[in-house]
Amino acid sequence: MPRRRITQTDVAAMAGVSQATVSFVLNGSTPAGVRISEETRQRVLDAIRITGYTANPAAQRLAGGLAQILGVFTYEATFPRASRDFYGPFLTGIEHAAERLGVDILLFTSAPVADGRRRLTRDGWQRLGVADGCLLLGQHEHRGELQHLLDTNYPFVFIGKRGSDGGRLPYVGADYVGGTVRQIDRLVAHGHQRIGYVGMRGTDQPTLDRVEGYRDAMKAHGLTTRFVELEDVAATAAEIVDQRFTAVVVAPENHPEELADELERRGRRVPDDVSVLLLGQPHHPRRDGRQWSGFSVPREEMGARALYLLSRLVSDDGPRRERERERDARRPAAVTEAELHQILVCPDVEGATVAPPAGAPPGADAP
Amino acid sequence: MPRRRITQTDVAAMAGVSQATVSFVLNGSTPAGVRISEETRQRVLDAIRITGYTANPAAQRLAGGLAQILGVFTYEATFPRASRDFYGPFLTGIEHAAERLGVDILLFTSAPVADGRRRLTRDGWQRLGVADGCLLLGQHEHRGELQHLLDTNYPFVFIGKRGSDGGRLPYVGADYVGGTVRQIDRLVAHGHQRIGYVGMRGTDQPTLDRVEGYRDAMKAHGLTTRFVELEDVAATAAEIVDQRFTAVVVAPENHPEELADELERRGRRVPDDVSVLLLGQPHHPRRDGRQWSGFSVPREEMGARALYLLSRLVSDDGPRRERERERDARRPAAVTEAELHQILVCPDVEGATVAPPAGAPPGADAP
DNA sequence: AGCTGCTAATAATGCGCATCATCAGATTGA
DNA sequence: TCAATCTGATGATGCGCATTATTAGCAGCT
Repeated sequence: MPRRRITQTDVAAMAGVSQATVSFVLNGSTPAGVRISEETRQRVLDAIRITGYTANPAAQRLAGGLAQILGVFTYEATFPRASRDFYGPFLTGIEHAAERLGVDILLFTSAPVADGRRRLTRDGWQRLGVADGCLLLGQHEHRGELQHLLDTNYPFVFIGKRGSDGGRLPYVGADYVGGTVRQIDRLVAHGHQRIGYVGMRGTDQPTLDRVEGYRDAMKAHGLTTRFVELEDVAATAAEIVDQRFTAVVVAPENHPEELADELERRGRRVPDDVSVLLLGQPHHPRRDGRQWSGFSVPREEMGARALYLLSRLVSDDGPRRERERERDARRPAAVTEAELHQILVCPDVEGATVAPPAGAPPGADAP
Repeated sequence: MPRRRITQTDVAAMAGVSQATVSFVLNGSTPAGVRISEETRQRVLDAIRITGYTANPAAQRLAGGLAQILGVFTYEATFPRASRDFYGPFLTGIEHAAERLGVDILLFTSAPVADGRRRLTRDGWQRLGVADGCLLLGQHEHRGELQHLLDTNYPFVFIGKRGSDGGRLPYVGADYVGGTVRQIDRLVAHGHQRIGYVGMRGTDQPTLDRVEGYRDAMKAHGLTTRFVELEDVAATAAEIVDQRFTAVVVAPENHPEELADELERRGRRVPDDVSVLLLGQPHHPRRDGRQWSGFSVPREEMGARALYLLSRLVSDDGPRRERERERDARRPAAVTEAELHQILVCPDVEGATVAPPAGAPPGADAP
């Protein structure tokens, strides 16, 4: 039959001390000036060993304030059925950080995904409260919901840059601008002049940043920006040929593999005739195993950094700090502005899809 | 500024009722003969809506209620860094089920993965208590830990068949035996006689079940069982050629792709000269895109079914039911034995790696 | 003896919630 | 008219723990 759990009180009884003493021994630190003699300490530890006592986490949390649980809210299904999982690398990083922090991760799956996106409905958002704080992943966030989070001072961190709200939203993002700039630099160093940008217009942050990087870099090199924005991959390939581009930078969602196929079909080989640089992670690995040149997004690190940041925000807002602050109002905020908005470098990927333009002087090969 | 959590007491104050009343309204059922008028009920619900109240799961658990949180414990890292994610499909199914049940999923990431496997240490296993129940994934479970779970009557469900404990462990598994038998049947129907089994010996359940299926099916057809168990893929291929097998069944962890390569190198083509059937999910997609013949493991469904089962166990074992049972000892267990051990069918995959044996009469092609 | 200072421990409190025992008031029955 | 019943709600309690406030005991000093 269900054995009753061993509690601190049981341990205390066996050791001939009070429950409080057991708690002190277990926590080591004694906030007030409480002291425990080495002898008593050993008696308690022995009793713990004999009884096999283990703390009840629910009670610990109730008493302590923090649950040691951090939430993860994804605006789309976390584990999508069809496509390659987008969240996977982030979660890997998050899991790793969670281990190090000793916290558990709560996935908010109770809010249903409707229409491909998960809404932070009243019920859904209320459940956020079960975690000490929350990570937010995905593009399709909802303004009103965010406002609510800000208003209630609920600790959260976005994964992915959020430029829209005047710096009020904490995030850990990737440097798409810088990454894109470096790709252009690379091409120019190889001797390329006619460099096109292939990608659909969009208002999402990565797209805006890629375009910004492209514009800035081209301008800095005194080159003309040329955008190719076509629904059809075949048409895009045709346009590239028509415009006699020697290189293009492509957003990963623009089917680079198919694009390369179409180019080959038109007698242009990659990278011999046209260099193709990918501005971010490819959605699928290449058929022939050779990698795309371009830059990669440090998704695992983003996940980990975001969780660390969240953890800091939480403990700053936590009950202990709360009390400390009441006593000493001058205490500065522990989390600095710089920490609140982190942009991580996107490392270059050497890859196999970049080469000097056809007919370039041999010297241009070695930048 | 300080964001104190909204509690039932706050809600009660706003609605002009007692905390107990709020609790009753929230829980719907009223264990004792307590009644709440519709009007009061609405006032409370309004106050909840306005304040955005959320129950504190720790307190709920401590007080003996349900937190609507189900845990997922994986014996290996949930999101592995390098290899293809093994847990992915399971989690997809789990997430889907969680949505339908309206529960959140707690990943027990606080227990660190040491040596490739996560231990349900003293501390770790404590933390299970936050969730109402828990799903267990992975091969490397630890006996003592499981015993502890059983002793304390904590609700849990294994994903993957567990034959070892005399039917005391609830699980949702896959029918490797039946799947393997059907593969042999398939081959025999095609006219194959010399059918080898390629795979390393092991004590894990899938391996035991594959071997059992192979043995039973070969025996039923009056054929001789032949095992190939070699570390080296090349040696395995050589053995297959030597033994003049016309077909082999292979466990997915035995590098079937490399095996096929080695066979080709020795002048045996798949499937023209040797049919190869895979006993489970391939670890990697095939290079040429054509699928392995064999059977697949319904991992998503396993995840979903396991979560549903766990949900049932939880509500059966919940504090409410507990008390009901005390009053009426004759009440039958709500979860039947059959539900406790579910074996799901592994659907055949047609694939492109099976054919009649070379030199077989044409009629044998159409079973 | 009276006081201070120090060590070692305990009693008491509250975290937020579910639940049991109880109670006030309204309605009914005889 | 007064007890019996029913309705609608409240107060009190405890879950197991962390933490604060308090006490008991004792040595050293004046």
